[in-house]
Amino acid sequence: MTVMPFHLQSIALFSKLAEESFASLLQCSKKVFYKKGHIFLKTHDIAQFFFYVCEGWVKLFKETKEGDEIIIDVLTNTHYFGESFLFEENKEHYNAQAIEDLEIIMIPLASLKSLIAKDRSLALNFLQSTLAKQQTAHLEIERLSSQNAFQRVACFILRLAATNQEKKAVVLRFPYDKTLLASRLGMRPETFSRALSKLHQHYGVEVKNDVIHVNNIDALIRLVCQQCSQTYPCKDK
Amino acid sequence: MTVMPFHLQSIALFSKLAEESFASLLQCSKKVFYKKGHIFLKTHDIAQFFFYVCEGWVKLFKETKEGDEIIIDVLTNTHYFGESFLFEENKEHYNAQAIEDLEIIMIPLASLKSLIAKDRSLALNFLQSTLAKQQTAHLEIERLSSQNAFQRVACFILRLAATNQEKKAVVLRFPYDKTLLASRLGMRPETFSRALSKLHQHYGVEVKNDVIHVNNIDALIRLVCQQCSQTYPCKDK
DNA sequence: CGAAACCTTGACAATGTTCAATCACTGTGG
DNA sequence: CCACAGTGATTGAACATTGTCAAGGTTTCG
Repeated sequence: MTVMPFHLQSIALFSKLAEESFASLLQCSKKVFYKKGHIFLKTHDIAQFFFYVCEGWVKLFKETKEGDEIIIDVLTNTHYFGESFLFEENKEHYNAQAIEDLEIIMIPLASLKSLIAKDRSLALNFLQSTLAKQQTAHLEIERLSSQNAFQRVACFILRLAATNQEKKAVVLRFPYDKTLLASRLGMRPETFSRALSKLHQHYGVEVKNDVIHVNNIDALIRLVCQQCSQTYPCKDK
Repeated sequence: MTVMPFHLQSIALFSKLAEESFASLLQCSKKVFYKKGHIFLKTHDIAQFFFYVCEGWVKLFKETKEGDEIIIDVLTNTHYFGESFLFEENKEHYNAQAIEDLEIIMIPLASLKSLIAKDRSLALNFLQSTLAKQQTAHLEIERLSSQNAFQRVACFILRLAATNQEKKAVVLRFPYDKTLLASRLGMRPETFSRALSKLHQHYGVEVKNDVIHVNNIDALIRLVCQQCSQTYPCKDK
């Protein structure tokens, strides 16, 4: 664990804060590095920190009583977590693991909480971000309850593509491994794999390791977006 | 549409506000009644109001391009909606329909927004509630992606029961109709119906219209809660 | 009463999971 | 350098779950 200098000002959540707030935040927060694979938060631990991801990937997960993993979220640059404890009991609800080398800012919850109570802008920033997260969660619920596994995979690829410029064909990369992605999309790895091979056979999508060649975006759009309430390009994550 | 007197003070979201804020809220908000079946919000309308449900039931829903309904949420007493527009584009994302006679408070978004910027307590109340809603949404995602249809039905019944005192057997009621509930749980009405009949045959659950007799809660708990990260009684909605 | 909406059931098709086998890729230690 | 173990990915076959379609029963409400 190494501490490094960093710039809170460039983080949207902390934009437009009073000078004092920055000073106070800078004083109490620290940037740390975790190696790939390291689990740095465990369920039922006392919740002490808010986390902002600078670089790398984090997996948030729980376990069922039978020991199966439940993926809560997978986060990267500019994402944050640990905020629900601002107003709740002080136990962690999930485990957090670095799935790629991780660069992350930790802010003590007590400090953040008192700062939110003092600085109106910070409270409003948090409210805005939380509302945006809520919107994302609702879209995810919508997809899980109305699309089948194949459509969810195609939809995920389209959303990866939607951040790019508008083209007929694009090259993309899966951001993390397929087993995790399958779980995130609510299906077994085998089902995910079969969805990809169906996309290859019928829809001009070629996947080699983590690289995806989409040769005909329109074909995918016709396939998926027709049964959705959103319109391509969907910009949520 | 009839306007009626009402008490904002008793609403958790508006607790601990400054006197001025109350006065301002009371002046701009109004309580209205809608008859069962009435659709009072439509997608793409200009979003003008925040809604707080006093009594009755509301269904929030979208439509796919093919015309199928997607249920966003079903709300009743003390629930609210319309808050995401505090910080977003000003179009409604969904339709709202009274599915039971409805008594609801409407607050102009512009007023609410300026009040939130002024009154710190209001902003904090909103942040707290939004974080709680987010937690609920995450649990819903967890259930949709890790439980099968039968488990989701059993889990729903257990959560209905969890608000009651701890007993071996309880009598419950479905809060709204089964077709809607099925859709809310991400399955077809036929699948829902079959889940109920399986619960009857093997787990001592008797359903007659909207009345549910659960004769052996422990059997259900063993069936469902083992594969979940939560511990009965789960208190979320 | 009669129409409409809701609910249930059966037969069948489509979709998804499980389990086992195999392959590819990676990193380790001899 | 190679052998080997470990992880992740893919595939097939059997099975379980869920959706679809059609028919018929029930409830509600004008």
